Amino acid sequence: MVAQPGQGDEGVTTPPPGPGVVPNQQVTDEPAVRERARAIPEAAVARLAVYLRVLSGLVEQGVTTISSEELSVAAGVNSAKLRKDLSYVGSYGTRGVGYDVEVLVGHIERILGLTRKHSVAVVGIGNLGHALANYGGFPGRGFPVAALFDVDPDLMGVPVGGIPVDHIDDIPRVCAERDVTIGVIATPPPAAQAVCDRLVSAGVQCILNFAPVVLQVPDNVEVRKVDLAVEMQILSFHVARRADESTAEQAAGGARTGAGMPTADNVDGMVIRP
Amino acid sequence: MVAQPGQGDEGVTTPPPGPGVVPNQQVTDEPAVRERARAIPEAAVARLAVYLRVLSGLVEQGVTTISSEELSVAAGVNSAKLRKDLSYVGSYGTRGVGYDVEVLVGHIERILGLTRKHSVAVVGIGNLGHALANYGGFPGRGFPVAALFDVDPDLMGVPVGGIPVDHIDDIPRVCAERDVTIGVIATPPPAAQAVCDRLVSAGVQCILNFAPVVLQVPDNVEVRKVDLAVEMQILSFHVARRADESTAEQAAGGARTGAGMPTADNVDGMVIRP
DNA sequence: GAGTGTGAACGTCTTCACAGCT
DNA sequence: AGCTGTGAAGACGTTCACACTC
Repeated sequence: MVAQPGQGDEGVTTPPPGPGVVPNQQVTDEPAVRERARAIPEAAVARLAVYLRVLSGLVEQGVTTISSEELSVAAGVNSAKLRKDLSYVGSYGTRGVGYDVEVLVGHIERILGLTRKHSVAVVGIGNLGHALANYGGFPGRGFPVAALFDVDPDLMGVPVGGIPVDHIDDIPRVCAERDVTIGVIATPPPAAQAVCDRLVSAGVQCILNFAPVVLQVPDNVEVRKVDLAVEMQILSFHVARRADESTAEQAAGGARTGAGMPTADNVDGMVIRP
Repeated sequence: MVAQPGQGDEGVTTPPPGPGVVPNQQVTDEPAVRERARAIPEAAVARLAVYLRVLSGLVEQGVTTISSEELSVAAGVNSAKLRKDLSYVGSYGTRGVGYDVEVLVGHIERILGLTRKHSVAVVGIGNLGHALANYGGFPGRGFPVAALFDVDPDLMGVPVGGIPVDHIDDIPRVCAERDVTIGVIATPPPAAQAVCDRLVSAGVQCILNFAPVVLQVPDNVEVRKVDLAVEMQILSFHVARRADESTAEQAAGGARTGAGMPTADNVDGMVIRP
């Protein structure tokens, strides 16, 4: 079990649907779309981003139309889920035909808020910070790295990926100047909360946290975390579970090795079952 | 809304519980623990890893006992969820008192399969690969980086973080020799699937994928993905949604600014609400 | 005929609330 | 008196299956 299909969720930070809600920001028009956005399940949002990537690839290949079945395979989900996800963004398919790739790209981008540019600030220019700074405007368009911060005096002013590093104390000023909307924390764990506090006080409302720390933030700030150790441990859990199952299987006399149940063999040879 | 509490899910790869899935299962020696592992929700596993990190910190601080309430705050979840999660690993608390920190650490480690050592191979020694290789045996103990691979001739044999880089073609041999159980893909997107195939044919059953590509793998391989662009886009979505809600709020006459709701101020000043 | 869009069934995860142990 | 462990209720997300459109 376990595999390629369900691309799955993603590290959320689902806040208790409780009271505290959004403040400021200005006018917009276009109600319909807006109402809709509220209702999209977090899990679906993560998948929409994946669909968008796949669709962008298709555009480059010159594909103009695609069915839910085809797209779902390319995105690693099942077609019912894909259609439901797309229905959250609106009904832009043509029955009997499929979806117009470019139109769909446009609508998903709008829903994901990619029509606006989101400047990113990376804090902590160590190995990971370097990697992030050099990621080149960030893959899926629209996320230019606009500021870098660290505490190391030797790094001040040094350009990394074209952007000079500033001191952490300048976070409020620089972030305001460059209109940073997303902060990425790639510092050592002990520094993470303090850095987070500064980003928040600079008005940054979205934070991507690579430090293995549970950040405390006000209700109006969205945090997502990426924790390598946690990912590893989840994989470890599956190794263990799988091992258990196969020993259980052996103990049970190896009965019923139904569809796709690997056994000890795949440890020392080609794993078949393509 | 959105905030510090719910530590949230994590990028799963939940396979459709559908048909093509596990059959067998049956007797085992050590039944209790084994049966139990099967039943733990994926989301709970991700949180257990977080609890473990927090608990490890407590051990170092010399804390010996902790209540569900305290631990839940430190882990950023609510206490009911924490207790339910811990109940999946077994009942090791003392009513009226709390949990013995060290005992709990031991049980969670066992459930997560951390009693076994998991050698990691990193493929793709670019910026990110370097960062991963230097991560130092990986944070939460037990995940030594044992092999590095790339295609760049200039990198062959060069040690990164103490491990010499090997050629991708040697993946099967080297992984077998060093008993690699987890493969990390940090290559450019076009190379990811080919690398994945080699890892799989080398017997690696767990893959952590940083390439923005949907990997095709056999049923017996577990894939987790970390996609920066997707994370960014999810944050972008929330920025957009938040903006919409606030405009909606204004349109509605700014009524009902319920409990703890900051307003326009936080764009140009300190955000309070600690 | 082909394929979307969706209500309704189903399953999973979360939250509640309290019984039961120390 | 305090806090865990858990059944039962509820929210959420996924899958099914089919009416409807092109």
